[in-house]
Amino acid sequence: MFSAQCPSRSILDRITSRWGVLVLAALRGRVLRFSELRRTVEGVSEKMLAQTLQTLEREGFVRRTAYPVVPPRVEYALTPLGEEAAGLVVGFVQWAEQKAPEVLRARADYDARHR
Amino acid sequence: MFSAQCPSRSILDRITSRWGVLVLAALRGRVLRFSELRRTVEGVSEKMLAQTLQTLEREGFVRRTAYPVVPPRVEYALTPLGEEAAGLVVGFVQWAEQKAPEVLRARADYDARHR
DNA sequence: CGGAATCCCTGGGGATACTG
DNA sequence: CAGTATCCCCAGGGATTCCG
Repeated sequence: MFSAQCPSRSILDRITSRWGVLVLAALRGRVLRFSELRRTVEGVSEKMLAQTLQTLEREGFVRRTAYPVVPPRVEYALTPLGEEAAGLVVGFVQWAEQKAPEVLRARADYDARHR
Repeated sequence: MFSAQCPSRSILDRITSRWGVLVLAALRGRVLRFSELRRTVEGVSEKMLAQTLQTLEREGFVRRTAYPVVPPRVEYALTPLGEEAAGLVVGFVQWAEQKAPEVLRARADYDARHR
């Protein structure tokens, strides 16, 4: 079907990465500045936010717009492709949230049987 | 929406992990033994396969059946929940494969502009 | 404000060898 | 055959500092 190192695998990795998911979700349908993203995506370090945004921009999911003013003003938004990806990710998350009780039960079960 | 450390996040992590994706895809609609999985999922080490299967079983995605014979015979199959997860994952992969050209173009573009 | 650069450290994951 | 146990390594990610 597809192996561990092929284009689509790397695309998945970006999208489903720890911060990639959160950034995509945060940018759905709106435009945010760097510091706004930093506040919205709780727990992200500056380094990882910058890195994540760069990667997402490179993959064509995020559009970065820098205004030549001082102090600097940079805005981030999703491209159409990015909106699509974000939609998929959010769908996935909602599925996971819906199934969370079932998974937690399975875990408790497993732990009880394998103690 | 959801933060970096919450139940649904950990569920996502399992499913979208490097080998989690491949194992789920491999088990879709069929039953495989350990060594069959090892051959199907190219490049996986024994350790990672065992670890991945354990985790997926604990989350309730995989059902493990051991037959008390010698030599040992162990079969792995997806639970209904696992089939659902596998379906989502495969959908995701197909989307990624379909969009791969677009992403590759975006990358080339980005690299050209940022030298 | 929006990053880039640096240092540091942890744990995910590979290779190998051994066991029931 | 189906794993467990052990060792080892390095890339991913945090904290901090500096720059335009």
